[in-house]
Amino acid sequence: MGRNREFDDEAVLDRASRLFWRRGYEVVSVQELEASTGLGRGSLYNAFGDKEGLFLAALERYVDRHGATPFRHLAERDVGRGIRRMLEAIVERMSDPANPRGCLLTNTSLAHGSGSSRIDAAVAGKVREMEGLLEEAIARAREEGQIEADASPRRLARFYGAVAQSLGVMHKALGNEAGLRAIVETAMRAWPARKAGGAARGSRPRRRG
Amino acid sequence: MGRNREFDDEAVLDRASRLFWRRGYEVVSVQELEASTGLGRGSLYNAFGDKEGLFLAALERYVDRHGATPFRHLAERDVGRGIRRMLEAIVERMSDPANPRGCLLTNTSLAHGSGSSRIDAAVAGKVREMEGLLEEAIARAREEGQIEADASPRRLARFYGAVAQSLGVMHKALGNEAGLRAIVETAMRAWPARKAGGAARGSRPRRRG
DNA sequence: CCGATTCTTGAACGAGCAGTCAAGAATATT
DNA sequence: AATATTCTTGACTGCTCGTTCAAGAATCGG
Repeated sequence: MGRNREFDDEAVLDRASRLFWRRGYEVVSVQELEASTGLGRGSLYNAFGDKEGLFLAALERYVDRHGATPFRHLAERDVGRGIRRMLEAIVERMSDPANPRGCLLTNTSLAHGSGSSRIDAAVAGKVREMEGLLEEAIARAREEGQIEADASPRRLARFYGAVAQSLGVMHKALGNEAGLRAIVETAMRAWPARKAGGAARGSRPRRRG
Repeated sequence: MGRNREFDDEAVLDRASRLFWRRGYEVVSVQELEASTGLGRGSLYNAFGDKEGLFLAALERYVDRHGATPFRHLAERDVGRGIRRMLEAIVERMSDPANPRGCLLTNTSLAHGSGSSRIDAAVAGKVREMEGLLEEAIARAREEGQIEADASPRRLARFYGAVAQSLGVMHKALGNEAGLRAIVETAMRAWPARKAGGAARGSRPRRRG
């Protein structure tokens, strides 16, 4: 019963998240959101409650569409290679001039005066989630003997999580992506790969068939 | 000729920079600046032109008082140790709960909608300056044989600059400083120290006298 | 001690903000 | 088709923002 929505929620959230991504939660005005999404004020407030609610929904959408994708590489057999791929995927995404600079999660967590603890909590949760994925993958690497036995998955996860974040930071701050690859390259020097002497299973994996 | 100022410029800039540091340029209102500095509106505008001018002055003050100090460790004989000390000094400063979170430079460069190209330019200049100090020190390390001959000072400077920035990011984003030391520890694994085999001058420097 | 100059005070201004609300339009049930 | 419900539209509210400005207070040169 009742009138049907004339817009597609996900399309609206895509537009909104792009806007938040490019300009930040505080700075984006509801007027801009109207213009960007094509919706009227009432529709926005009816569908998402308020500006904060719209942002939280847009954040979810962003993570699904952009934020989480590089982390898929962590499923690779060789975790060290997977992390490298992950970082390179981030760099690649940054190099696309069609995308706003930086990362919406990082940008938001650093923007002062979001003031909203709901937003802070949501962002922190997402970031922790990603770090959890890293830690899992690294723990697997250790179990499989890919890295030194005394390496700490948590430490490494924190480090590579920080590197991933700092890629967005550096890109947004300095603008050039030339240095980003240097960061990735150098960061991978810290990967405690076990020397090839052990010939652990999983080195040089060949696809069957 | 004319009435004398009743306030100390530097003290005012200290207060203002702390406020900007804690809450960010966009979010801080002139009303807050009045309350924090104790100055009236007219005094602020008379002394610094406008909000942007006040921020730029406060930024200079911040760099002199807080931002630049950890980089003094780069003057150490052993540059690798100096970089480690620098990063540890940053962590230490972050661990002081009396200080606002993060780094004013990084925070500002990431804040969306500063909108002012003057602010962006000032911040980018400062950041580049710090990276320049890093590169200089690393180049010296290479000349003195402290690191591998084929190491790239620029690459390494970018990396450790990124690490320094990401410390502020992680601290502001996650809040705990437990992980910060893990980041420093792991980042130093990427330092291409030359193996002790060469016994290069400068290794284990003893103070004379 | 007077007048020129600089600083301080606090009220006022216009603009932009997030959010509200009443009225009209579209849909589903009866 | 009548009615209840939901969505859309756009004007409106109260508020805060950065900035301006006139008038008073303090200081210095003559």
